[in-house]
Amino acid sequence: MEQLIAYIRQFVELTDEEISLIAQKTVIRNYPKGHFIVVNGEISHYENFVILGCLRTFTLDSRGQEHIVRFAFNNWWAGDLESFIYQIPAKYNVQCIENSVIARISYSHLEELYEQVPKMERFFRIVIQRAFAACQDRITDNLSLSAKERYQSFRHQYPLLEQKVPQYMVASYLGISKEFLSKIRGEIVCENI
Amino acid sequence: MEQLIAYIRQFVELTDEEISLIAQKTVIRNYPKGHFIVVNGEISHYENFVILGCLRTFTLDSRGQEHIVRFAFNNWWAGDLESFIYQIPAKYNVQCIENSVIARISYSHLEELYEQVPKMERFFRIVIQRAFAACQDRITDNLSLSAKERYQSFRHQYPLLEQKVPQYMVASYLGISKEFLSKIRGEIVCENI
DNA sequence: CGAAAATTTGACATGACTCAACTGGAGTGG
DNA sequence: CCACTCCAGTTGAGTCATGTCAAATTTTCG
Repeated sequence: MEQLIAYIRQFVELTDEEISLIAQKTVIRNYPKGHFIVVNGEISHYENFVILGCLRTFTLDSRGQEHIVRFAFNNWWAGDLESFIYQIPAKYNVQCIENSVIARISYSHLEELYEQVPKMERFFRIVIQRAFAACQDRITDNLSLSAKERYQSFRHQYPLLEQKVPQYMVASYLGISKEFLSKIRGEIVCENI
Repeated sequence: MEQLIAYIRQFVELTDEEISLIAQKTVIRNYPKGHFIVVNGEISHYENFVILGCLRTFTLDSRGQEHIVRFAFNNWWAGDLESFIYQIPAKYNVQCIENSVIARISYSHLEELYEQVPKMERFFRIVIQRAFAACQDRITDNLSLSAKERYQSFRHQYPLLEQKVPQYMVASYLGISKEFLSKIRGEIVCENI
């Protein structure tokens, strides 16, 4: 819980009273590897903050193939935002890739929190602004880079993720087949000799 | 200006006093078709709300090709958010595709406004949450759909944009060559006979 | 009307996918 | 400690979607 508070304090100042209000509304939960915290078709009731571990958000397309939209690990948020903010059935699945510790706030608790601690509006505005900017940059990468360049950009941007996440999930995140990613890696190894 | 206020009121309630504070900080400007309101390499000082017209946000890649990250028209925001929030040089260009009317707020005015009218934090939080969710959905489309399906999805989602925006820009937005989009359109016409 | 810009068309090239076979490690159970 | 299985990753052959280039055509607009 201290970790969540410390994270929020990077963006806004909090009094002790505000901290205790946040803590009251927040529940810490442990999930095993493989567990789904959001399931396609069901409404996502929680905003989830990753304290420890690693998760992926993905969809299944019409042919049954998985596409990973994002990963989330330490100090990131995970979930199906669209399902949460509109309280509609989720388009995505969110699953733990590792055993994970999550701090979660329910929809109604968060709305109460916005009223009691208006700074939380500011906090989430800033966090989501940054996430949105990063999301747009990812679109730019997808539009302007080759598969190999995207992979290199990914490695550069998230060196930690590459160790946690199996290769076929990285391929899915980058929008390429696992076989092709394997070939790209082969090429890169050769270049470095 | 009424249009901007009406838009904000969709998300939060405003008193007359708050409206006048917002109006004080906001400047309405007219720009001709072709005008750049953000230029790559320069810091973006304004948050821009499109009252009338149409704009595009794009980058140039290493080979000099344009890639359109987003369009903006009536009641949307336009700009390089990353440049604006961090006050760093812009990665993107933002250009008017039509003669446009923009309401703009400077960085310092907006920060003042957040203090004087905290509801603006809530307003922007909600707007950006929605934009972020839409941005993720676009990534999903890019990962899981073919060029033809993406085009159809685009037409369905933004029927108005197709009329305003030249075809080669639509191709750039979808991440395909203008020639290939032309061929796709040819196919679709045949199918509908 | 004429020039420039946008779109279309066709031939050809290529990046990336599919499918199938193979390799190699990490359990698991006998 | 070995045999077996299972899963992730690799490799290769063939294919397909999409890109590139160049020329022809249509539209836009001064």
